[in-house]
Amino acid sequence: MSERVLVGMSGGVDSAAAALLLKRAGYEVIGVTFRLFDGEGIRDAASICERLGIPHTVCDLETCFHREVIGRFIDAYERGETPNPCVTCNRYIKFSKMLELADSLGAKYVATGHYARVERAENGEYCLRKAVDEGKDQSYFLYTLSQAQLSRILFPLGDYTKAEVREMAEQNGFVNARKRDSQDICFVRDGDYASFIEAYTGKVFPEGEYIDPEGRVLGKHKGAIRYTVGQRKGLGIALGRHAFVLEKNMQENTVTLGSNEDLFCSTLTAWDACFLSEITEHQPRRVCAKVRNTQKQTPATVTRLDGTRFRVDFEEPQRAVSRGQSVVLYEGDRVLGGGIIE
RNA sequence: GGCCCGUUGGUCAAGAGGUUAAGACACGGCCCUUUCACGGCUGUAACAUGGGUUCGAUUCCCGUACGGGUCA
Repeated sequence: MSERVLVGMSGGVDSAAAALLLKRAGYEVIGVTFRLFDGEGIRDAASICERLGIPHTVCDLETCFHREVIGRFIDAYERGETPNPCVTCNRYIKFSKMLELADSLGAKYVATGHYARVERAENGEYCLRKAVDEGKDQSYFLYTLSQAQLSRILFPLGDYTKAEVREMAEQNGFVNARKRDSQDICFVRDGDYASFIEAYTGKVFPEGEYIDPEGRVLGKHKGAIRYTVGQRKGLGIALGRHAFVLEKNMQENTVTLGSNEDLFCSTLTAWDACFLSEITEHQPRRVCAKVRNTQKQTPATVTRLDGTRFRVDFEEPQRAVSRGQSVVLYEGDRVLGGGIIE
């Protein structure tokens, strides 16, 4: 009697390969595609399922997606933060909704095409680990998963490289074998998230002043939501040297610019903590951490402040720590948890 | 109004009677990237205007326009 698994299929190669691997492994596979904002990918996902001979279902979550992901995304920008919508989507949409659906379909597991691994330690704890293909590792985006969720999640691609996945898709004649990897914010088609927010909310985020750390006016910015800490390109101001965004002040509608060296700091606090393994309160612990997905993890000490907040002290100062982004804690290749930088 | 100085790419800014007219910053494209960014590669772009002098002027001279200074 094979076990039933629900695979989230976006229409891309990765989730298609995930479904293929699960089928090969003997699971009873059901494909599901969430309709989140534009329905793109549904056709390709259906095509793959047909080819694999597995059922495919579509689940309309547009309303939910707008509320949970786009809503939070916009609120964060209005507060002057730089949100990571992929983290919230995984948390509030993908995994929570897939598990709900799995329950109603009598499926024990859910799976996706994420590059990450789940393993069970001797003590029974589930570990979220980095993917074998370090270059494609997506564990950073998954730190919000709980033990209960991990116990039911499969990441079939965790031991494969992207090249192998492409190859697999090619060999199996998948329509999306050569489809470009997804990138940018999925619901912002042209990449211009600021214009998206203005169109979506009907609000206008007015021009304001660029200032230096001493408060001297340097020029005019195009609306504070268009910038994030550490940004250099797109500032449209020529100072004769590279200028970077140091901070933004939504109340004053100012954006502070300075040099790259001004961007480094070695401590941060985070809220909305999610821990996959026990991190004892008030007991500092040596870990590695990263403040952005594409950065390499670096030694730090984490200290829990209370139930939802913690502090991270880095050994080496980190560049462009930005409010709203996630800090994720690692021990080796294992994800310990994370939170949102405040 | 008189006299003096200045006017080079989007910005700042070198420079010389014959140069591919520097450089920095900005900007574009590509790459990287399931976030925003960073980063890498690469590219576009200028001598205010009219008339002289000269074999040749963006560079010298004269006028015009626009800035700044100064004198009643």
